[in-house]
Amino acid sequence: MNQKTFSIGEIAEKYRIPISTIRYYDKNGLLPLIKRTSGNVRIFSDEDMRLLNMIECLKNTGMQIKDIRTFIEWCTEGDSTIEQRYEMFLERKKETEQQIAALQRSLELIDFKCEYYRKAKEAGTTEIPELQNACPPEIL
Amino acid sequence: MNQKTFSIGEIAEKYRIPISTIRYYDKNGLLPLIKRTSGNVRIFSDEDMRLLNMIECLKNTGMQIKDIRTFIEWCTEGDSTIEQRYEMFLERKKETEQQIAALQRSLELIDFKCEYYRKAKEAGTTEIPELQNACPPEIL
DNA sequence: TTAATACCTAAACCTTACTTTAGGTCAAGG
DNA sequence: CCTTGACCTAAAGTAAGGTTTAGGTATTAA
Repeated sequence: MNQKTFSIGEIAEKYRIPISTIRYYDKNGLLPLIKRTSGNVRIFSDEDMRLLNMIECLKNTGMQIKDIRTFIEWCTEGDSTIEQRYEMFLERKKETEQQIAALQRSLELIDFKCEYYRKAKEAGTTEIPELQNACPPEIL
Repeated sequence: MNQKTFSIGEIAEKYRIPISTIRYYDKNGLLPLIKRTSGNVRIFSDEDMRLLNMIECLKNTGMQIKDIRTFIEWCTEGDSTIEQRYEMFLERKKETEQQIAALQRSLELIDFKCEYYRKAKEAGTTEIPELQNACPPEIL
């Protein structure tokens, strides 16, 4: 059961990442499993795609490229780095939860502003008592 | 009832932002209300602090400095820009909700990895059936 | 056989958001 | 008076994360 493989162009389309970005990741050690044809062309396997998915996940939580590379190096080193990887994910979990909490706080203020400007739009001005008095954390 | 005012150093401490960053924001038009002493020293009022708070909020949701400046320009232009400001906050709301959703998706994978590595740590290896078979979206 | 595509590399370039540096002002305390 | 600390500016520098460019290779369709 030999798996299906993909070209960099197919991967770029599938993941909606520029080709140049994928090359950049590869160059920076984020895709150590990639094979090449005799003509030096990259061949992506399912495993590379899973890895790309994990990279996207970690990037999304604000992890830097160099730290993602460190993690991937640990993976290729095998069982001796399980502890570090565990700690890394615990830390990532904590950070991600904090980010979600911070975004939810920001969203509250934004929701308030949406209401504020909806009323202002209705009135044609922000100079009405309803808005002046509703004076929450912010003005403007 | 003249309000209390603050020096840049006090603001930096209160908001835990470097002084250089506050100056950078000011230079880039994010703090158009700031007054100065005769000796050219910045004086921060409550209103400047509220504005800083709003800047932090927008920045937190991924808005760029130049777009925050545009918003602040709209604010100083008065009622003629209510519509734009309303649209901006609706857009910000949408984006922020998407970011939260994306982070929650990432968090699911991270939670899975925490469990995965907790078990691996316990077993001393990732080479156990329990982990091989739990084969969720990702490996590594 | 040639021309279009899709791929390759190295290196230069770019943007964003700051930070650092160099040189100067100003008010208060000793 | 003079020094210390907090402030000021303009301009150069930095880090991260790509993107673009220039020049070249390999496969395929006409």
